[in-house]
Amino acid sequence: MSKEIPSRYDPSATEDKWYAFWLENKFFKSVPDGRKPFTIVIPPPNVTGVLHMGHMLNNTIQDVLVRRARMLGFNACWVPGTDHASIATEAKVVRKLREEGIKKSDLSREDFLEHAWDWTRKHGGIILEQLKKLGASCDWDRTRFTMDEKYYDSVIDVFIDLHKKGKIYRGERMINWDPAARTALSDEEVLYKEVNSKLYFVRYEIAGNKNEFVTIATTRPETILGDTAICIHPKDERYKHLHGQRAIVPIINREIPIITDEYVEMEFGTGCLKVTPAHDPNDFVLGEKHKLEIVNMMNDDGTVSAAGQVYVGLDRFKARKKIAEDIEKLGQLVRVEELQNKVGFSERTDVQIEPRLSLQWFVDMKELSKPALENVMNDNIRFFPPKFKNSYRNWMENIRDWCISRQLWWGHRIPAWYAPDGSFAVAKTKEEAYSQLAAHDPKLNANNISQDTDVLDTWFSSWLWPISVFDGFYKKDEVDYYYPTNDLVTAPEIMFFWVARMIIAGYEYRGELPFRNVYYTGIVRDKQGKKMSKSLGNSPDPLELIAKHGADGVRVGMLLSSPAGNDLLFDESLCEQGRNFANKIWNAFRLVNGWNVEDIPQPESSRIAIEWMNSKFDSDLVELNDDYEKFRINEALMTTYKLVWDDFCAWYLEMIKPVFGQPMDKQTFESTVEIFEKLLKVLHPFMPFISEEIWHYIRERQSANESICIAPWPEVRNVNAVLLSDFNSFAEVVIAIRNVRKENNIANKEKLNLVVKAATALKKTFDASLAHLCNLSAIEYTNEKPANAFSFIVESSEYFIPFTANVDVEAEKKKIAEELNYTRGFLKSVEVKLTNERFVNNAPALVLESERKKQNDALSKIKVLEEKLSALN
RNA sequence: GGGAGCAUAGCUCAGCUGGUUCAGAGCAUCUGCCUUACAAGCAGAGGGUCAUAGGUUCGAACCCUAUUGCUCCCACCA
Repeated sequence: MSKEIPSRYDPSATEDKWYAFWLENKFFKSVPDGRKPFTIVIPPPNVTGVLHMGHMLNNTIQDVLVRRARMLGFNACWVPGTDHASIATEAKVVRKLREEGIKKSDLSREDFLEHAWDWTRKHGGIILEQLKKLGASCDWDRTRFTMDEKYYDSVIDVFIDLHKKGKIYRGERMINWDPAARTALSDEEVLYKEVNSKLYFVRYEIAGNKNEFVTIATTRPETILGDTAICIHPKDERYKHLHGQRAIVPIINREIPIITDEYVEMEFGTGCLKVTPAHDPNDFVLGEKHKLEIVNMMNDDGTVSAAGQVYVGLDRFKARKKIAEDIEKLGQLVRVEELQNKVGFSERTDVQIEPRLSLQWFVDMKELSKPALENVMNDNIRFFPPKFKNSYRNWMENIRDWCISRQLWWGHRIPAWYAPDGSFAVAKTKEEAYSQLAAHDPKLNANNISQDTDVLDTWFSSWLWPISVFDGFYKKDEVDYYYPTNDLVTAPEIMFFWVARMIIAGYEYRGELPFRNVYYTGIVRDKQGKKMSKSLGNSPDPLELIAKHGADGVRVGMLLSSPAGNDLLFDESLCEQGRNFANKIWNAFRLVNGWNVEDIPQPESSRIAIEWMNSKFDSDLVELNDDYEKFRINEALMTTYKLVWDDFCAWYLEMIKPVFGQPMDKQTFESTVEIFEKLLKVLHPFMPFISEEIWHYIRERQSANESICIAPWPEVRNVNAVLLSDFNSFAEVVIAIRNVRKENNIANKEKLNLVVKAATALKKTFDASLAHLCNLSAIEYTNEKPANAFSFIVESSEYFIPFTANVDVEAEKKKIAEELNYTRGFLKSVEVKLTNERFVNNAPALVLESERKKQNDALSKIKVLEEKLSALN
């Protein structure tokens, strides 16, 4: 029978089969019913993205949680979906069109969107198909997309609602401008990099005094064209004479005031700061404070604007070079220094960010964010690991308004309409907007109003995800059942982008938290500690990994060393370990499957082994449930791993295994199958495929509904602590006998006698197992010490194995002498404690008692060893 | 600059309320085994001044202080 089953588990033969089986029987489908719900909403990946290692880790964890919840009897619902990812997707579409020779600027908005939808339909959802290979148990009927019609509506309605509440406003702000994508970026989309720059020292002439100059230092001389003041520290003695004077901007000869402000650092550069309110956030603040003129000298593509007066149309970097040369020609360039500074780059296009004054839409976050801060700090929403609460608080306490407009086409178009005079109305339809606008201007022609061309920040749609996936803004039945969701599994990088904002939206629109627990995964890094990414080429292809090691193997590999919030140093050998584990389980199954079961009496050793294994299972199950409770997923896996490999395979199966060729008794077999089933259940969340495969082999399953997916999670029955501790002593004896065999080259086949001189009445619970496992011909209890025997001590009892053949007595003596020496040293350290009056007076009785026991054990052990030594003479 | 965290075996990490365990696991390493489920395996072994220096305590990997090194987040100087 066993010959037909290969000794190596082949995942490729089973995985697709079982995934199809699960889908066919709708085990992942969830509809509201009388059970308690358990809900997870997937962090929606980019619609046109492909699976990377971060997704693998993240979704494996979610699947583990969902599968266990399903087995615990919850109505488990894992909602999948994708995100339209406006900047990333639009960039991809623009690139693709460019390759076809089409420029975005040549297309109408409608035509461009048509291309984008084509692209989305073609590439969208690939990633979801890939997740199926991993075994993800999502309710695929619920797959949502952030630009689905209903979802789209909810985003627009929320915008309108927040506007009505006065939480959304339009304002001129210094924003991060991406001149390549020609769009504003949120602060979070800007990456700062250390670069080598030049610090230019430029002399400005003092107005009315051709021979007097003031020297400033700047890294961006092109912005000189936008200078509207020079600022010095009011207490700076060097420049006291300049207070109230005016200076002349080189090249363009604009006369500007010299102002004083404590913002200026006297130590940096020359202590004189040129002020360009339109092109620097701090200068903008200074400008507002001192009522300075604002000169915007740059176009949205990064070229010099007409307001710059010279170099108009020239790119900013070329203009920088040119103006430096021209200033030098004027003799006003004092010197140039090398400077290392940090410059912002666009996360998407990797071009230098231009701080730019622009009219944008903002969400006023101050009030909205209050419940979101409070309910994380008081653990209504729990973070795992909790250390992230700190940075969350830090961010929330210093929250800034959220710039939500993006100068893109792919996304949710801002529902604002403008009249020719600049007045605007926020409304769901053009008609509504018109009626609002016409109320102020009855002569307004409906054809003359136009919608805002911008779309909303992608996160302005994803922050509604836990509500909108259930159409929670329009109907109650589902959202009331599934919301709040249970666990959110995501990366700490998007704590502010996404997690914080979902919490905000949750309290604003449901008056309630969106999820109870947030599990932050780490970043998947390579062995060198570098972040895995496609661009670095250090990321393995997840699907290839699955093909190579099986989905179960990869899942185990991902989880083996990734405690919450810790980065995972990924190494393919981890997947190998996972695959090896699958193989181990497979072979345990082969053994059980291969037995000849007959109606014969059950050996006592098997009866005890079963009792012990059940007890061990239950005690580990307690631990396992606790690990899950605390989101210590990798520890839960390790507990399971050791339970299966060490306790079940290495000990239990060896204890009940019949001698080769002998039949297995029915009773033991039946119990073993039951134990195996329990093990498969706790394995299932980690290794869904192999557990289902063996589940169907090991017992005949009548109906499709007998899938392990929906089998009830085992319950803790009783933990027999005495039996567990007796087993540990037994195991110690087994190991000691194995050592005797090994050290003396005694073959396993050679039967041995064991003579026991018990210190106290010794329990014989495991004697039959001992004889079975160690190939003993007899176990003898005695008060006499046999001479010429190997011996060892376990818990004050002496064990002897009489010499069978020629043995090296001298070597044996040496070993005993060493042990004696060690034990004497140990006794001394214990006695030092016990003779310390302060220890004896202060330590709790329990501790004192244990030290005394150690002392007694050591004393008797020394006595025994001394006797042994003399017996060998 | 502001905030947070980390430092325990070669690697990745446990170690909960200071004391039952003279510091644990998995992997890796080494030794011996193709022993009838499994060499993707079995049986063993070695390996740690718990970053450093002080302090508190009868007792410290754990609490306190300082030092060193690393990581992350936020802000960002012309």
